[in-house]
Amino acid sequence: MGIRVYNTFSGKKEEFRPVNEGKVKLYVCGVTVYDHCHIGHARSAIVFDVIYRYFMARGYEVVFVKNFTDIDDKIIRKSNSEGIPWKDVAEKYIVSFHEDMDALHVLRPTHEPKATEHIEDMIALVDNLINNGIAYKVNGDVYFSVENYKGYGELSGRTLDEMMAGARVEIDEKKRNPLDFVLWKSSKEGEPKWPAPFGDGRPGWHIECSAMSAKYLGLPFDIHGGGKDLVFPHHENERAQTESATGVKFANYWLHNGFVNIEKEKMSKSIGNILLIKDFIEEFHPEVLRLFFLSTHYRNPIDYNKKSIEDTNQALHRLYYTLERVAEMEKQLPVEPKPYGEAEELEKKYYEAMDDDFNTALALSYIFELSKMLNKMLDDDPTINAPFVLFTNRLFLSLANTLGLLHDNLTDFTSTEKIRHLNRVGLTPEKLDRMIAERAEARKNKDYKTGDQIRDVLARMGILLQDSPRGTEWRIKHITMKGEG
RNA sequence: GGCGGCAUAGCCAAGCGGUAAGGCGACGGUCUGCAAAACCGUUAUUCUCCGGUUCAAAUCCGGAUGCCGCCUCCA
Repeated sequence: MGIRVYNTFSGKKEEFRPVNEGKVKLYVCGVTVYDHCHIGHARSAIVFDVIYRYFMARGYEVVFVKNFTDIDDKIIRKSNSEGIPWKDVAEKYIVSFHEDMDALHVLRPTHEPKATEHIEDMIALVDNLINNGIAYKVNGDVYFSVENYKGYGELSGRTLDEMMAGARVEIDEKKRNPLDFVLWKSSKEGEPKWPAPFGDGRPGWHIECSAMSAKYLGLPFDIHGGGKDLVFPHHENERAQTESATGVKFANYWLHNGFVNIEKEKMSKSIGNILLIKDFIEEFHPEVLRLFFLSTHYRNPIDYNKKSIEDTNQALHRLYYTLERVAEMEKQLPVEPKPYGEAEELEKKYYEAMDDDFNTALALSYIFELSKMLNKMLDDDPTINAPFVLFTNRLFLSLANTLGLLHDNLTDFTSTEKIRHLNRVGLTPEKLDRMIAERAEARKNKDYKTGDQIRDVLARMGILLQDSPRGTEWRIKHITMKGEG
């Protein structure tokens, strides 16, 4: 049984059959670099990162292309409002994008082409469309004529008539059909422009993906992905352009991820509830966000809220504790791993879940079961179980890694968490250590009252003291969110 | 107006014809000066409602209700 994917085009799950045996050609629409990325971008990035990792784990050779839209109206607007060259705006946010992706352990794609470095390819495409009578020129702009492509609307599941009936399309005198879209626009004074046989100007939004996907992957390629909102018009238009210009099928499978809502509301500038990745990772471990997204199927909408994030944070800790317990056992009982059938059963189920349209929520349940299995063996009799524990742990880790989880060890994981927390409550590590020492002193004198008072004070700051054989340690109790409304 | 999606325990969430995964929480236990943490165990005779098909339905069909998305820049 192979991998099955839900294809937006057919509206069904289909057996995945690559164009070239053993290879996957994957194109995902990247970001327009005019601002820092928010957690909606993060979901898309993480979803396709997992798909990328999973195909590799299943032995495919993957060519993964994710573009940067580094020239468009929003970038120009930002350039004007901030008084910096548009090129610098783009560069700045590309750097920011990479910082965020690295923090989230999103693997770098094979290629990250920029629109502005492929203007020639776009011009060739547009030229081709004009020569074929599919595109037309009006006052220096070039439009794609949707009536000249009979498959228009197939991807988003609607017909031209239906779309016209919607009548929400803005009327533009220059267009022959209101649904026609711009391939190339003439630049206004002071705007960036490139020379072209059909007039100087700059590319429309959709054409870059048509040009770059064909260039790096060839046609047809296997999978085209992106956020659900891109189905129409972006992907519909890419498909129309490419297939009209080349006469070749564009992409075989279309995958789209669902949206992130915040407290049941759509994230939008007007509501002012956009949460940046940078703000999130200041408060929480980046893997919390990843685990949160993967706990729901990628096509479903997901609601971001404080409780869900805290639940997820707790669940992630659970996984890390297991890792820690095994590490301690291994120090004491260094043995060779021995295959353990029950763990292998779970591994099998994990792959079945992932094969079925990347059902990460189900796959995660097996990772949690592996964690529970490890804990039981450790509680039971580590001396006897050690070889099986090590085997199971290896599986546990590798399956989690395929989802991009458990990259840290527990010590690193908790220490970064703690630094975040102390900053949040305005306490220095020195001051905290002093308070802990005071309490230890009181306890030594059996002055439990004073000791408990100190514990209470700290508890109110979300710091939980834990007395262990190694002395008193602490962990985070409540996590409060910044800017929470 | 057109097209599409979703409704499963206190919360989050899989399952999509064969008799309800997993996580959080809660409760019980082990541990502890008391705790906490950690671990183990328990926690939906039932899947929004009403009909129907079937030996069998959360899963299929028809209808109702309630949410949501897209049709305009958007991950």
